[in-house]
Amino acid sequence: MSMDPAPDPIFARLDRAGLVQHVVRLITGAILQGRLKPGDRLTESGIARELGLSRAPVREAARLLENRGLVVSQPNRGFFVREVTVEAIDSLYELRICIECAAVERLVAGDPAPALIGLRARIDEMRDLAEADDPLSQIEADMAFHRLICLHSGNERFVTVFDQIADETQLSLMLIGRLYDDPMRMAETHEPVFDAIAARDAKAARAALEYHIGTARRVVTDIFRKLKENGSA
Amino acid sequence: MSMDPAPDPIFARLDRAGLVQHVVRLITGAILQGRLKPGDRLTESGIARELGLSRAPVREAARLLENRGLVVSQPNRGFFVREVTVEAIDSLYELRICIECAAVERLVAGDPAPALIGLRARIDEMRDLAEADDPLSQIEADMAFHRLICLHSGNERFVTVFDQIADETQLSLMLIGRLYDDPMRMAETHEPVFDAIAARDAKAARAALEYHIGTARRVVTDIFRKLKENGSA
DNA sequence: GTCAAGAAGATTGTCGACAATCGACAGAAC
DNA sequence: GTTCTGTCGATTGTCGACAATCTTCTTGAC
Repeated sequence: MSMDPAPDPIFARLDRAGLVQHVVRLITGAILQGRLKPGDRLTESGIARELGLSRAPVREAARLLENRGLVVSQPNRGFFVREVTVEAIDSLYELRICIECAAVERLVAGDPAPALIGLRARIDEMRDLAEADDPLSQIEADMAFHRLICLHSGNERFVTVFDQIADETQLSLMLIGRLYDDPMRMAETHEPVFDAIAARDAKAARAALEYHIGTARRVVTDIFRKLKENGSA
Repeated sequence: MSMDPAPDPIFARLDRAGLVQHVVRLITGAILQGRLKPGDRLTESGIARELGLSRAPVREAARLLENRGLVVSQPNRGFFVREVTVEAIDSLYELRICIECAAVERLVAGDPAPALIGLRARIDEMRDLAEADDPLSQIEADMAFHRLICLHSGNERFVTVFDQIADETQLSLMLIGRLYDDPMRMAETHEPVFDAIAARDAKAARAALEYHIGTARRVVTDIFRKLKENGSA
């Protein structure tokens, strides 16, 4: 019954089994950076040639991205970067409210202490990144904050769903550039959520989070609508 | 500008691109029928040999099943039928309540009329299948009912999530055999939900659905706990 | 008897090649 | 001029094979 008593890993297990994951990261990066635009076609042969490897891992990576919602596949036609519509974004945020509010309620119902440290760190990170004027990393800190809520909710399933929509959420944020004129606002809007959790007030936490995401929902969809009208796509 | 004015489709679009899907159905069936038990290993070479085809489509099918939660994959080890724990089932039902209640609220907020026909049909189907003593098909009618709610909610994302957890839900139901001693009860428990939707009462609909799923949640987890104690696995 | 090291078998990860399918273009029929 | 048909190039779907890895069995020392 003595399971591997930590066999002294001197060397970091070099990231084998990482080929597919590596491709995933490359494509994800290209999409989030805007180097691949919505509607663009992804030919697995082409990507495989560019990366100097076979189609198999590329294909598998594309399938993973499909489940994460970043690309869509058409039978016998291949993969395309997902078109982002206002309706899709709105649906996405509605789902987020649904999931995260339930998560935060459960989180507070349990023991929120372990989560607080990480949540605090993320908010501080947002502030630092606002000063450093690094909106991309700031968005990642934002995502990390919300993921932590799901992670500590005690319901693994919430994390699963969150991860499945995280990339798409991030894509929507990347597309519109900045949410707030004042970069500091992002950190500030998270404070009420944190406070309610720290106070162990489940109802208040739900309300604060619902307001927080709901505001983002309105802002994002509004900006996106304007972008579309100005015909940038 | 004259876009296809409905070119009179005489022939039904035949389901090509079916090899992978076919494999998916085969494996799904084997799992839901209990011919593959939780923890069982799925060797892609083995399945490929049995079906007389290459490993590629089998592998792809397994990946699809992984996202649907029926199997889990370990790097360099392959696929295994997912172990079903009481906690996982409980988490699953909590997520369902979260999603479906939001869906039914939106459904009622919009125009519930188109949905009512289908929902009514599903309940009647449950009754018929109760008389015919066909619990398996009854479970499918149950799933169809709940899927319809998500489908007509107006938020495509709700359907996506539902489909991703549908198989696992079905698996939990199959594992425990029957939910109610009286097969007719399944149809009856859906009636309040239907009535509230028909009455266009959003709050009542949410409450009815929450109660309905919540009851199922308690019953399923209870039965499952007892199954585990009696050590049938 | 217990445990470690090594060999053998089986399975996954990756590859290159062929067949099936799709989209576009050119040409024929009307 | 329009519509249909046939062909072509490109891409995906599937295949069989090889290398890397894991599991199991055997072997041997203590």
